[in-house]
Amino acid sequence: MRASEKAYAVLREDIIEWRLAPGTVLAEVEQSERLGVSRTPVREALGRLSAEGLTTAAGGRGVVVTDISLEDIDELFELRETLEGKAAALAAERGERPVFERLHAELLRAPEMLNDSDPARHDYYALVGRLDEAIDAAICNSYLAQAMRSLRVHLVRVRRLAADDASRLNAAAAEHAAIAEAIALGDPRLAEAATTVHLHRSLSHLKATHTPHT
Amino acid sequence: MRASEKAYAVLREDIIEWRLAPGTVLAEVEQSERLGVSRTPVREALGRLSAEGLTTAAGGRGVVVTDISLEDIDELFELRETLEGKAAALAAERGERPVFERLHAELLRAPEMLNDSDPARHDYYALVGRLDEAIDAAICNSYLAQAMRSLRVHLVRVRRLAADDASRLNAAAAEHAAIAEAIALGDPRLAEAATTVHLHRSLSHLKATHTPHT
DNA sequence: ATTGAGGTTTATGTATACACTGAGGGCATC
DNA sequence: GATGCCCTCAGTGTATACATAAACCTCAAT
Repeated sequence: MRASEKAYAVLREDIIEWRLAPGTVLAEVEQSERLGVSRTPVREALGRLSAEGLTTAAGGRGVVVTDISLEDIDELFELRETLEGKAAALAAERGERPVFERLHAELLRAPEMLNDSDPARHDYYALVGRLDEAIDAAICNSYLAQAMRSLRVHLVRVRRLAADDASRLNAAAAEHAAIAEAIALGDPRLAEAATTVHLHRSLSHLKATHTPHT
Repeated sequence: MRASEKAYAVLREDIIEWRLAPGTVLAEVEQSERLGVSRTPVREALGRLSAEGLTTAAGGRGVVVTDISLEDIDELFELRETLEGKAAALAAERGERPVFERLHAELLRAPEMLNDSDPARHDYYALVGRLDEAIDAAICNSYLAQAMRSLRVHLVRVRRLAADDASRLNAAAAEHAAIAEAIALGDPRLAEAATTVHLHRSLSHLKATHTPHT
């Protein structure tokens, strides 16, 4: 693996997992020593992170981990609703119906998976991930897909602030199933509406269970 | 000015102005000699350009200028309609009405500017730019604003393919005036509709006057 | 003649040395 | 004692040297 990619992966993971708190200054020399690579790949990694918005170049003097607060969450979901709503609608118009029928059936069975313990939860996340991928593939719009990808990074970061309990995951599975079903039916407006509902519920849950980070 | 910023600005300009055709391989040494800086800032510039989507890292061997074709234009406008429609609606909800009333009045007077020759056209573009900025500021959503900024780069590139004649600019000014008016009225749905109309007309004009690049 | 293997070459990937700028602290002066 | 100036230092910005890998060309063998 290239050193710059390693530096990027580690730093990104550290930021997303909140091991590097917002406001932390990432000095090039310091990080290059910590990661065991030279300054050059660290520089490249910091550049990529800044382009993604995970870090911000603080006026020539150091790169700092971007802050993400509750107001950001509202902004984030505002854009997310716009993009994913459109994506769901496009998927309903253009997607291969059998793909989403299968996903729909699998999502309906998800509550069984969630009755078991943590390892099963991983399978559930993988299933939701497959729905995301199927939508990405169905929309046939690389710009929209790219915009959603860059959003998801920030969403993963925010999600770490909330506690995903079993009851919420069950509800989320049902909401995802509704989205998959609407797409399988080829109904753009329904797909968009189902997405809107899901995102509003997610946001409510997120805000309700938000735990201030220590 | 920093060397890396200069390299970035020059390369970006060269790509947008079609002086560097899609598919052109940007070798680091070659570009560093051409731009009179060393490889390091060129590398950084190429990284930023790739993050924006103007170039693509071609599997370890060189960075190539991204292709942009007619199908891309459809995808581009599909996303643009989604984002700018939402942005106009939000601006109508949250914007300072006097700002957009002033812009509306100025846009109504734009046809007078366009009767004159080229230097006046520059003023018109500046006026439209101010409308964009006013919307950006009004939406109070940095993620949405960022998404629109990254889109505009590609749009500028596409726009160079079309010939902006005086009649189209006059029509566009009226469409922009309608958007500003809707926002000033505080009517989100009207603002979104006006934006949709404007973008559809822009796209039609673009496709109609598209000149294959030599 | 065509194909494969190996060497050469040229590009990128990485490390490091040097330059420069901005900040912070200490000292001197008012 | 306070304030202003200078010196030092730390950290980024740039250049360059070196490592490495992939592609192309050549030569030979089938």
